[in-house]
Amino acid sequence: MRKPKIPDAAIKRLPVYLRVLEEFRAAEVPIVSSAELAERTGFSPEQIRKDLAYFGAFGTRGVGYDTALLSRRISRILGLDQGVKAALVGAGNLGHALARYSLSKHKDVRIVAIFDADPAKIGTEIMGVTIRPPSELVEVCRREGVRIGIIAVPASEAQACADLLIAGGVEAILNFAPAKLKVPEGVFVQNIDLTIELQSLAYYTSASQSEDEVSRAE
Amino acid sequence: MRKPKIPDAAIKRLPVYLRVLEEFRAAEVPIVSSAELAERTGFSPEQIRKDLAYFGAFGTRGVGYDTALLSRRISRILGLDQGVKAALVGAGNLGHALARYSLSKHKDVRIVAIFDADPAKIGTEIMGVTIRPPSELVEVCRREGVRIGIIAVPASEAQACADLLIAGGVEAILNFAPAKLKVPEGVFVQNIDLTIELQSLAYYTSASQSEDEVSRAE
DNA sequence: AATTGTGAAGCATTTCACAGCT
DNA sequence: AGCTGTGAAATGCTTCACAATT
Repeated sequence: MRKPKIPDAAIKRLPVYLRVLEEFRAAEVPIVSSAELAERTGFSPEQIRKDLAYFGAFGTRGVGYDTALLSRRISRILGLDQGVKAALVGAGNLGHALARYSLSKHKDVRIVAIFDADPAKIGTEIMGVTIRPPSELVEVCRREGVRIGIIAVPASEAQACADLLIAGGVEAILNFAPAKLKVPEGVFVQNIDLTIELQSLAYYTSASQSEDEVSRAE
Repeated sequence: MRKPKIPDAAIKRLPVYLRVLEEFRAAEVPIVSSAELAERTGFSPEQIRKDLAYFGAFGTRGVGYDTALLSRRISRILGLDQGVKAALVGAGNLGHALARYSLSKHKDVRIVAIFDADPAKIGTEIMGVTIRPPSELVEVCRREGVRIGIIAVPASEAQACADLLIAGGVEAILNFAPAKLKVPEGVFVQNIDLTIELQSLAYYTSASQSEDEVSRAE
């Protein structure tokens, strides 16, 4: 047995709780109920309680959750309390934007290395991080203890990048390339595919209710 | 009754099928089986058959699916066959990258308008599309028949942008801002939150297995 | 009195297994 | 003979309802 059966969907909600808790903490609210968290996050109070209960009993019955304490606990659960290092591969349009965004906003998940094959880019910096050639990827990731890889290269090169990242010790990959990565057991891949998002969104538009099947009335 | 009960997850797989079908078509493969599609997409053959069956019987028993026909059918289902117009709000780092990416890759979902509040940006172009002020948003979206809105502004402005897009007739929104949008019934919102993705990814890393609970062995 | 934590019920989605076509 | 289309079973996630606790 490997994992204690916690749904991925629950893990994805934890950062939302973290964000809202920080807002409460900034407003100097010491205690919140699951109902208040639900109000702000859009999830149901039961779901929030269940998500938190997967990891232990963090609240006080009849009272609620201590904002500062819960915030720290969630940080710990996600492994953010010590800081996590990430490497970005691909400094094109999207990669560049991601680097600027991430480096300016995130302190807990930090991009410590950027790689790109374009000789014109190698040696230049993005917000203080120097762009290096892929040949250095494995060694730099190993040396720096990089845990997360971000792939922002064309689909044709995505698999090769993933292989390098994994050789460098990366255990989780955020993949923006429109490609299905093959990775060994134990490596987690999260895909974000803009084409899929945009094309599937079209379905929820009246444009998809084709003219010739106007059967189902309102 | 509104929707014929098709899972959102199934809708999200359709663009993947579309992409792989185009690859087969480019390789002049006229017929594919669900097993072959499974091989390339990573989804199971049964799931693929079930997904397609939600919309009708597109295959031939004993044979497989006609690549060209199925590709056209999926395009039609998603509403991509006529082309879908999208508007981007926010031309900062991320918005700019999204615009360049989307305008260069997508023909079926086309960004026809870009809006930003920054006076320095208004009037400039991204790949041939002029950046306009938010004051023109509602009218331009109405006039152009924009169906999809893409929000790439700071969280504090996201709700206001959503309201404008909806006033402009947009029915589906791709939201990159870290904010929970409140939208009327019938408007579909898809969130992509980089912070959530990165922070949740950290969980799948050995960094999250905290030192003090090294109980569960391999 | 109020709110958490949780087994059980309820839904939704995926997988199975096979009948039905070609 | 082979592969699709589909009810039924299995699985996984969410909601419910309430006991436990402060």
